Amino acid sequence: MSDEQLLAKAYDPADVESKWYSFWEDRGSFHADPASPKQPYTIVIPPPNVTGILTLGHVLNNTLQDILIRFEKMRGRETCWVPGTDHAGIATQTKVEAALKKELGLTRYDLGREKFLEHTWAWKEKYGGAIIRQLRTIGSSCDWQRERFTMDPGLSSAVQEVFVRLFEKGLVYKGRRIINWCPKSRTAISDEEVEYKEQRGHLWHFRYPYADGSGYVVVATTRPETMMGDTAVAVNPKDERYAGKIGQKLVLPIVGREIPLVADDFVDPAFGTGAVKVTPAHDPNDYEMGLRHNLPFVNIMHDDGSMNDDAGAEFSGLDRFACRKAVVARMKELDRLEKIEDYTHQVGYSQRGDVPVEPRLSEQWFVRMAPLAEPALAAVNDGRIRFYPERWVKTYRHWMENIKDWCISRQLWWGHRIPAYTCDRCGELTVAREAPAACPKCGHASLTQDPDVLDTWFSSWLWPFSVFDWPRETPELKRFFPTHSLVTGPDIIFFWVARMIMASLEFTGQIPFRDVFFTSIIRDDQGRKMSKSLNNSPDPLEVVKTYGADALRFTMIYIAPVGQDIRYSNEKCEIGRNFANKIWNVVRFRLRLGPAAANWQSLDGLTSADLRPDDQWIIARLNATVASLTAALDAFQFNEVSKILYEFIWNEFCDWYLESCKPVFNAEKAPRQAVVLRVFDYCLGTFLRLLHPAMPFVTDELYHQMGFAADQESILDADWPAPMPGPALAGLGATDDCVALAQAKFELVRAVRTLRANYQIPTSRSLAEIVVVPAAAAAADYLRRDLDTLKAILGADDLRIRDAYQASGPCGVAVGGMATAYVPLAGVVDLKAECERLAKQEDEIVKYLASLQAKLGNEKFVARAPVEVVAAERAKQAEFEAKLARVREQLTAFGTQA
RNA sequence: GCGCGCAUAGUUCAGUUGGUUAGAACGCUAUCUUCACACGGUAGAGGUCACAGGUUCGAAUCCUGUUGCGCGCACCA
Repeated sequence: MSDEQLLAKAYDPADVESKWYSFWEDRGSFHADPASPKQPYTIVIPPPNVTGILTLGHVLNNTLQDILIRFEKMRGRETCWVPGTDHAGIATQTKVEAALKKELGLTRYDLGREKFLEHTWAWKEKYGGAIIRQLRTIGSSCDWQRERFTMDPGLSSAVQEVFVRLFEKGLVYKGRRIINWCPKSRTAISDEEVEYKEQRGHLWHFRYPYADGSGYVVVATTRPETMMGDTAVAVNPKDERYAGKIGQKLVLPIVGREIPLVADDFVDPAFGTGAVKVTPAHDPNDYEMGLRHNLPFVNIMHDDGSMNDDAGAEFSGLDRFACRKAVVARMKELDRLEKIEDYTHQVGYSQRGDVPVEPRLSEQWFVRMAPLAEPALAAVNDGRIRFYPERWVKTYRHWMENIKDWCISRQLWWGHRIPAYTCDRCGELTVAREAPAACPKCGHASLTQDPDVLDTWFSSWLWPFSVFDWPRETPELKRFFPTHSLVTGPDIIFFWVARMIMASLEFTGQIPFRDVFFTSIIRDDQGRKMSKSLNNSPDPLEVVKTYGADALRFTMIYIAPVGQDIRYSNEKCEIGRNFANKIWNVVRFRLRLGPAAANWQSLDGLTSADLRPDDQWIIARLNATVASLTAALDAFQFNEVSKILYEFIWNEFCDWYLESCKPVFNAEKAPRQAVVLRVFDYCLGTFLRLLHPAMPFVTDELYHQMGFAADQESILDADWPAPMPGPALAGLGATDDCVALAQAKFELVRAVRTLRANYQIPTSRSLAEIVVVPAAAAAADYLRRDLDTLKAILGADDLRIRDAYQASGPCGVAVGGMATAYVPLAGVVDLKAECERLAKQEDEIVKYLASLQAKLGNEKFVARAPVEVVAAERAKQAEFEAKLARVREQLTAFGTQA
């Protein structure tokens, strides 16, 4: 073998990875054909925010999807992975406004709606979708020809269609309500977009005097700044402290307005002072009370959270938090401040704006959710849709059963504009797919479209079918919808997963997907959430540069516990890097011996007689690996997938099989060489295919290096390995028995190695002679079948199998379950140390036998445990009794020598 | 308050329907640069499976309770 044909000593992923991705993409490996006769398998990507960049969360999420897609593709399905992004209304608009301010010093109002949208589209084309390009670096096999954006014409018309249909069904309505308002983004948001944070604040106790001068009522509030909007004070009707006072007038301090004392069951007499100031325009509960008691609704704030003129000249223009301070100061001055208590409570924050939400009374559009929730709940309850891990079903159920209407209008410009039109003359509201030419009621030709846009999730919830151009009956829609697997984070179970199920059932009558896999949340190695402020979120592209994409992918699934948070650190990627290097070196080793065996694809034609015990063992293990890996993939057990792959190639193939092959390969033209090479290549070819979904780059590279695929082919086109049928395995002698015998042999080898280690005899130094005395005839037969390999693995110049052995001189003894190995070591062996070691081993066996005896001596165990279990315990007892006898025999022998 | 989850080796975690002498990776100790790999090999130390009960012939595994930690939902100003 000439030097230039050798692989580099260590695997360097950089070149390999860039080469293969463009190879796959150029040859259209990822493109799905709706006309294909193959059974389809579809995944739609959870569309990332168009302004976003790749995070480790995306890496995990998309690695899992890619594993599924590649696995199913190799398994023979027509796979379709639809990528794309969503328009992220608030985030994008905010970003573009910031850029506009910075570059041109302009606001969106300076540009006007139309110009601003043009500007935003231009920005999107230029900077948007970076994340989609980045996905390629981790190997995502998306069908890029099908990339979609939620504001594409097709998807936009789906949004219009849905809005109109829901309106016509009475499931979309416009209403004046208290909604969650983000003063920073100046838009309504949905309940789901509010995050509650615990906050240390105060409970201010204010004295509100009776109008008749007969004293005062003390109210407690966390929000003094809203008091200018108070239109009542409420107490519990059963509260005796206020008996007879209901209906009396109080004078609102500072403002001077007279407000009534009302009785309402909502008020908890035990909390605070038992009296609540009622601000119907600024609190959801107060709003309800306001309705019940016919109170006025006084809005005292602008949409940016600053105070308006109705708050009074003193406060007008102040920000709400500045106003809070000012109100407290003023109340103190007026001697209306009774006391201030420390108070820790939950404050709702706008997820996007990260500022406290302001409950705001305004007119918005809502979706009536209860009718949609019912079938969506049923689809999960009856198992048509399955969640992994299953426990998320409970969360889903709870939300569905307590569902509230969804506020879908947003006071933004970037998004799908609401297709509702108001007649400029008669005020009639028309909802239509096309802008009406004239008012259907009065015939007036001038109508004004609702200025608001729809929540981004109102387009995302249609994603599984809108990407296929629903409501048009496209071939893609017919072929690839319903989709199969959804891989997403549990944090958007309500935002997205639940709503997709509702939308899909409502509009297509079908479930959107069969299986939902919820990924782990990624934290840093101290368990903290990744965040910009902590600067603890590594850039995946840097990680790929350092370790390789395969390494990152493999590490992710290796460290991802099922259904729990991942603790990630860059150093952990060494797991994947080392793993890739290990496999690289297997191929490097193999290629030194020449090209792949011509008939590597199968073991057809071979029989038990052609194979060494170790060949049979690795075939059996490979076969078990094929079966368990396939099962793990089917069950979405990705962590298990990584462990199975790792265990097989490292601990079985490299540690034992490859070592076992060395003596055969090193021998001059050993007759077995061809067969062993074929088995070796068969295992390697099979393994590379099994590994491909997890580590696509290095596997395709090595598959080609081995010559398993032609230049223009990809491992991705290869068939997924199928387990061999039982009779075929039996014919090759790859049986459970052969596995058990091999394991016993390995135990014996380890025992000899322990001896070497004890006497510090390096592997490089061969032992002159080893004598093995098998414990039984079967063991003797087994060992005699391949003495050469055993000799080489033990590092012995001479290896003899004997029925009995009496060492003539100082001798190390390794007692295994299968046999005892004698290693004559004149001048090295320390008799005392040997005795101590054997005595320790004796102790261990005695202890173990005692535990077995305790079990087997228990009549109830023997009577009630399954027969196989009892039989297994008996077999162990027999085995260890025999082993104990041999250890004791040896101790005796040493005793007489001493 | 309601719901969910977690607690196993120094660390991070496996442990599938109860039955293996409780495993792996990293770290640690010793040793080896032998011609696949030091991103490696070999050997070794290290755990009363949070605690208390219970079910069972048998519990890390199932049940109940306790403690600690995390998450979600809902909140009384």
